[in-house]
Amino acid sequence: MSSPAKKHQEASHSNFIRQIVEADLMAGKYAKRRWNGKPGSVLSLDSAPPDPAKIRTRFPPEPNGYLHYGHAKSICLNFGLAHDYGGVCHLRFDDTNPAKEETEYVDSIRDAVSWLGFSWADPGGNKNEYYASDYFEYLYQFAEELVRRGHAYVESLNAEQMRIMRGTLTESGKNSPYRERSVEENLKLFREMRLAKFKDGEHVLRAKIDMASPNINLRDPAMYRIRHAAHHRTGGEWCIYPTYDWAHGVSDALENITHSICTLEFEDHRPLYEWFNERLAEDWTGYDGVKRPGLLQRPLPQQVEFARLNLTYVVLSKRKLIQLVEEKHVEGWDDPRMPTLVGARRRGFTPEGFRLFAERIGVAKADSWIEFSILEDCMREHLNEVAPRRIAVLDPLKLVIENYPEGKEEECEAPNHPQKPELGKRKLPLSRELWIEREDFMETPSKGYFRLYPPGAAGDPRPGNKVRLRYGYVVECTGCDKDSGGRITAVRCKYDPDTKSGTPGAETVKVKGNIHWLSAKHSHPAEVRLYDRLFKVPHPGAKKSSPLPPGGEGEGEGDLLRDLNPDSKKLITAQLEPALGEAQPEERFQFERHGYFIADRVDSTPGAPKFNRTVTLRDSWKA
RNA sequence: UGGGGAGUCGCCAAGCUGGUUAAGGCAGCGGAUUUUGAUUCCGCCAUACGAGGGUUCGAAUCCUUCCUCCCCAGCCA
Repeated sequence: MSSPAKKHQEASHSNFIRQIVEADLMAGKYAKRRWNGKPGSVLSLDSAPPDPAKIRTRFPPEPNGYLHYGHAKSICLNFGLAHDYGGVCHLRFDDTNPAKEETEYVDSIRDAVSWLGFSWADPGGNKNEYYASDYFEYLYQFAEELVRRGHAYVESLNAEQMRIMRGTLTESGKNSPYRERSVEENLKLFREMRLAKFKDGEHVLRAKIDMASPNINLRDPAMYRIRHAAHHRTGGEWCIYPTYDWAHGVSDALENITHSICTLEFEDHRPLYEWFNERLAEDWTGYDGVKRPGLLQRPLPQQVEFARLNLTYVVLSKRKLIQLVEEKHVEGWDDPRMPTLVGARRRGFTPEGFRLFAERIGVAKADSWIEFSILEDCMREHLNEVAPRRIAVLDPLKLVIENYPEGKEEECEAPNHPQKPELGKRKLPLSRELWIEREDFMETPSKGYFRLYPPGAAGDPRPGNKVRLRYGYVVECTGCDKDSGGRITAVRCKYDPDTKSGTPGAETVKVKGNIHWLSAKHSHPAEVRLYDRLFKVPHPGAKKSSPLPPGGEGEGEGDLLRDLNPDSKKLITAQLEPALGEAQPEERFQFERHGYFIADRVDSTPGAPKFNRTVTLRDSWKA
């Protein structure tokens, strides 16, 4: 079996959400839904043609911050499912809280999802970009209807009083004295709420469910709160805003969503999600004997919960990320060390790598911690395929070929990719003085070291002191120079003219070591940033030296900072091969024997790219 | 101590409408190729499914008791 075929099998893994979708499809559960390209109630959808989308999912971020690795999992899940089952995935901004949301975030979220390679537009030409705020009028009208049906009331207790009346985890709540207001009074007050007759916090609209429910979410949850604040899209049009619980399910229903996928902490909200939609979808006969039809199309969307991503060596909570940025432990939301998608992009991580990662980690309901190395490995896997090889000497040390004539120059040929000859070759100039990595020479070699070391090292000349200058000649170490402080300033060697790579007889001298180099007079210096993990422990912020994941609260601010990796960023000046001078922003390369690097899209200037290390190569050599 | 979830190899994760020796990936360990100590390739890697009982010819899969972990008392999402 060929390896690509084997790899492909990975993609077809079953998970519980796929099973739900497949069972629903098999049963034809959603086959009769109607859709006319515009979210709406039964009124508009009833006469619409059948929905061409077999399923509809949605990715529903609140535009209050930058997307991170965890969102990538959700995005791949929602868009992947829609793609695999002939459906569509909507991009919906859950913008129900004007105090926290900004247009800037809307733009960055759109960019991030697109960057990951997903599109929310469908073949029928619908953009499918929606906003909860698009539904404010629907939500308001529906809320009035729930008031009329006796399912909601205006609460005049303040937040603190409501909290006390709600009870606790073990004690049931108590009914509010305002719970039995008449429909007329509720309607009047609710309308006045909308008309800005009240100040923030004076009233709230609550669903009338069950104050004694063991599920606290059902103890008359708030549906509307008064907020005299400008909304990023509706401006000053509204002064009452729907809560998540009220808005989310309704938005899903209006958009014909079939599978509303969210994270585990919303499991307790599902009964509420269903209660709201069911109350709206059912027919109702009023006390006046007038029959009022349901407002939402059936079947109603179903909520499905999965475990959110936890990654070792990474924090993903918004609060902690904000702390890192605001306290300047990183250089912004797009710092390559940040687990944000903008950060990942600058770091050089690839959309393909993220999608591979999402497949590899799977989807389940068990809380889990994914090893960070899996993400790195996914990036390596993709980068290995697509990144052209280049030479860079990150920690330059002079190598002088004593028997190579002064002033002489010649060219060596280096393939752009060892497994892909079709990617061509490039020329590398060779001369008497070269740059090599400082770590490719050891005056007293450790056991197993097979790079350069002087004759007689370790008291016993070993054959390993011969090494091939990759794509060039075999060279034998003759010694080294040191300054007065004992620091090595240059390594000396002599070359064997009969061993040039690509010439007959080049293979006659066998060597184990193979090191990269650059002609000193032909290479150029450049800034390279070596990034490493932001945190030095698997569970940043966990209780002192605990080998276990953080459990619950009690992780003070100081604890997180204690775990910061002081070496997460190193600025160096490296020597680069000539071709690298023309690298375009976001161009990715493998610097041979080092890792994958990307020309920074922010700091590079024409002719002077600056490189960020995405991830190192695997290295089984332990010195 | 109320309610809702989850516990299968170091890390993920299939299987869970009971039926030959418990998928697969990652890591790890051997070995082969290799002008990247990279890549690739081959082989190995759970008598075991949180624990104890029980049902059954037969259980990770059903019943039962227990243990552990996660989530919920915002007019956040």
